[in-house]
Amino acid sequence: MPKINIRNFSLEHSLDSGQFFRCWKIGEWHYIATHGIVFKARQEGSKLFYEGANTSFVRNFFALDEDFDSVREKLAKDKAVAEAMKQYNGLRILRQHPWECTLAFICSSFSNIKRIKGCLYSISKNFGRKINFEGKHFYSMPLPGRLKDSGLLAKCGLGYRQKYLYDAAKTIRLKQFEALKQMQYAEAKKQLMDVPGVGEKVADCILLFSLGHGEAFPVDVWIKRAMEELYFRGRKTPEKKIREFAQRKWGKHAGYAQQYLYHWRRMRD
DNA sequence: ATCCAGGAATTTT
DNA sequence: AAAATTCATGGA
Repeated sequence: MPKINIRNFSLEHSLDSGQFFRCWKIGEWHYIATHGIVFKARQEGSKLFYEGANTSFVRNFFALDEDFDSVREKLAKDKAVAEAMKQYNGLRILRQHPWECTLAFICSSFSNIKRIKGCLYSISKNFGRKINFEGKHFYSMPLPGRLKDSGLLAKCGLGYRQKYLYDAAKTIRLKQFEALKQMQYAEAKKQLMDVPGVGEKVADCILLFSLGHGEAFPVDVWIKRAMEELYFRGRKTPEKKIREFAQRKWGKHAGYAQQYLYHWRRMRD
């Protein structure tokens, strides 16, 4: 059984913090569908067992090569984030596939995690490729070119997001994403927001979760709540102010602060 | 039943 | 430029 020695990593916290919607726990194992493949993983203390993908893929997807000490050093100066990091130690920002991530967060708009998972599974089942893994069946997410049957898309329970996704799939070119990784954050975000169904928040999710832009700070209802309580005396504050405050405070690790605070705030409701 | 959900696009002020 | 309104639908 292939194994990786790890530190500062939690499989559960990373998979169950609202950044990724395509994993299922079956028995001891987490089955994960991403980047067009399926693999499984299980953690025992400082050991991560896996099967179905090679070592470099697993290390990359879980960001095991990241300089996590520097993340912690930067974020632990803040009381609230330090507490969240302590409580959810090892939560990492995963490296998703840019198009899969875009699709997922277009579907996430004004929805909830349970429903998002359902929508994505439905899309994968209707449009994706069937993948058999250990006798279980999974489905890959369809590439943009395959999402052209609007009748079938209507059966996926997307509501008004259906049109966004349909139009996004029509306009997106996969090669664009590579350029977006190299670009400055602001320019990449601006270009992403030209995609139908991608506004500020979804753009920040894509930048953070799949394009390596650590300064992205997605502001949703939960992080807005948490930030207002912690840093704005409980006062209603515009998303833009919250985002810029966070990026001044945490710089290139703002995205990590966001993910810890998001998960921490959501868990205490 | 009523309310909310990891918002975006459009219209109005 | 900022604030208000509209947009479908599943789940609690």
